[in-house]
Amino acid sequence: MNLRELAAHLGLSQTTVSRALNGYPDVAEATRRQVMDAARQFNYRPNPAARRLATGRAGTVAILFPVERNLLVDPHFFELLAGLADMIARTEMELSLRATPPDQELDNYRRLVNAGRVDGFVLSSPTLQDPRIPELAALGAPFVVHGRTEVALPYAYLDIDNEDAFARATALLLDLGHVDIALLNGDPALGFAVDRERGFRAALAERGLAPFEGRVRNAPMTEETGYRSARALLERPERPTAILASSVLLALGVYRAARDLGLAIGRDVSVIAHDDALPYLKAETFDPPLATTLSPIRHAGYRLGEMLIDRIAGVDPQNLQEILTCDLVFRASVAPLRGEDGPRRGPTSAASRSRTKDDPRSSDRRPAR
Amino acid sequence: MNLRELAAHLGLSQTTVSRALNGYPDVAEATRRQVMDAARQFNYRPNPAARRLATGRAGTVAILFPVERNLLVDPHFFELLAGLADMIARTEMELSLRATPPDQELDNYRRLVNAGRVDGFVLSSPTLQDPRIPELAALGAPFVVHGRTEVALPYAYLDIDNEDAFARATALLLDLGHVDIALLNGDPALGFAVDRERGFRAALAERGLAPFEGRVRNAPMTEETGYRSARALLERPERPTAILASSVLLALGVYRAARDLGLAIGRDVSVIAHDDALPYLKAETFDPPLATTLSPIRHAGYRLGEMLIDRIAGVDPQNLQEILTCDLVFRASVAPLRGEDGPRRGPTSAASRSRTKDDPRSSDRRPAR
DNA sequence: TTGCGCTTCCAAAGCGCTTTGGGAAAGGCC
DNA sequence: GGCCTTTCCCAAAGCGCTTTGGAAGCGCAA
Repeated sequence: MNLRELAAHLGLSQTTVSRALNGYPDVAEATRRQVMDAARQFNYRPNPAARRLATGRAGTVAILFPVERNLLVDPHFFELLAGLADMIARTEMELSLRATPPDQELDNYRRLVNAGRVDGFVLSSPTLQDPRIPELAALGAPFVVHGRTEVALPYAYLDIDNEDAFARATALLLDLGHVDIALLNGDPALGFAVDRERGFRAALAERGLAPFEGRVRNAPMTEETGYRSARALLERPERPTAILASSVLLALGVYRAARDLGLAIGRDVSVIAHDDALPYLKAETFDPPLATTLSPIRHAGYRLGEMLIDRIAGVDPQNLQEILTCDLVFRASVAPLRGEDGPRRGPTSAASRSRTKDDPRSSDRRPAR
Repeated sequence: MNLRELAAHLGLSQTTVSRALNGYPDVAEATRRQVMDAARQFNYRPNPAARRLATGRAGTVAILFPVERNLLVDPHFFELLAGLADMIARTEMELSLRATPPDQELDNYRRLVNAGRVDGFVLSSPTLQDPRIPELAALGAPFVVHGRTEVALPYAYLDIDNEDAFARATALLLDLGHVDIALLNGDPALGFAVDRERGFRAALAERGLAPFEGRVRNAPMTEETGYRSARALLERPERPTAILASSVLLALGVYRAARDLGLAIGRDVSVIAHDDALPYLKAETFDPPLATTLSPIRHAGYRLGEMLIDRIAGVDPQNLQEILTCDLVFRASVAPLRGEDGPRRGPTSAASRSRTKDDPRSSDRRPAR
């Protein structure tokens, strides 16, 4: 069933049917209802190719990613994509996934925009001075960024409050008596790492403290680097008593290092990690359960989709800037600093651990400030 | 620059230019060359929407995935996608990523085909009696399957030789003196798990052996289940001396369990895992390095893209059925069964470990049969 | 010379939609 | 009643491509 047939069946012109369907004003309400009903009845769906050709709009949003292996070290990307795809599927739009050789990335953006093949983009993993932002802004193409940068242009973004999350996590550890806290962070070229370190330092500074020597480490966020960094930190006698990790995968490495060294997570070293809620690596199933700053990345993908649709519809980027607050989920990987008089369990760990099983997000939250 | 302008510039009709560009026969070679040159010079690219409208072909291949969280437990999916996107990007086609509510999955396939919005599909994670296969076959839509099923229809697929890989891995362990070998496998509703178990049992049977009681375990392939299964197996005195794991993530759990129990991987328990070459979880960086049956899943995605393009072009599905052989990469997580006379390192482990760092794929391969 | 078959090209008709530029009918105002 | 809006609808012109159905030109055989 196409528009012509539908119009013929209704005894109306294609124009009127088209306008009725697309919400134009100059159609009588009664007519519009008729048209809508008929469209539903015949399960009419406008041919997207025809629509594209006629409107010049592509009906497509795209996400480009470099084929280079290194940049795909990120298991978070797919979760973001899943949320985005979920949202886009609820619209008439399509989500196009495009691989690009890294050296042709900007070219590809340009080409896609100029050829009118894509209406908008999601930019993920932006660097602090991400060249894609000025490029797309100059092209006049709508886009939304997952994360913030230092680019001085108005652009739409969705980010989590990394600084606040890590400040709160740090403050919690300080409240529990920890002083020597380490930070295992990601590549500082990516904005979130900078923000997290800032939050970490700020919380320390608020109590007149600063990180001890060598306590801030930057590296790719893999299990392996988590292990190595933690091992390097923990095997010396003047070891930190708490570790903040930028990802659950890093924390996995920390757990392994601690076990190797005969240290008990919680009792001997407290750990808090940032949790993007990857479905195949759950902090609550760690042993002991891992305390986290939580912000499901899938939800971010979904929200980015909504924002991009708005952006394409013409909403000012200034009005499309959101910062999500992370939950701080307390679990047994965190305990008060042990006194000198021997092992002593933190008062909260046992209770929180059992509660965690049921609903980590509601019952286990605990404001740290 | 569009076709009309290009034709005008050349002093030819649109028809001729179009035919020249699309390789139709009734164009003089000299003319064709002229057209090609001009097209290159002006960087002419046909408008995909117009082409779609005119031809009825969508110029799009799609991959649908259920939004349900459970089915995205699979970090392999994105790697597959990356390879697929890489291949598709080299064509004029697009890759459309579509989320679908699980209960509307078949409907969505039907709708996309009938509306002519998609030219072909990649089916990933098929079940043994996957209903998508008869559905798409009935619709006459081209598709390729990642993996094999028990569906009795001719369809295009790419699979790895799971049975052979696990048979060879098992045989290697047997050659090294192991007898009590455990298999940590995935959900048996997915075909690869069945094949792997078959290979495992076949290799044992070849020596007149069978798995010991409780040695075959099926569960989702996460670190956590790897840990639990391994722990359950290893903490009893009559423990297996070797473990085959269906994924590197499972093996990570096995390593953790072994450490917890004071067992040394390699010396006390040998481990071989199947490795899909996820870039953020490298078997060669395990400690000790993890022996694997290797088959990069990204490459599978790439190849599936090529096959799908062929399938769309009309190649018979019977001629598009491929089974990739896995490499068996020997590393220090495997050692000969220790005799009763105390600890003794396997003769090969130290050497292979250092070699592994350089080129695990070439120098470390070792036929097991 | 005529007719036939090839090769090479072209005019024009869509593909299914949106959008421009009216136009007829109805209603409001003097 | 005449005129001007407003409301509601429509015919037709594209959007940029492919494809159908010739047609022109040429060589060659009859």
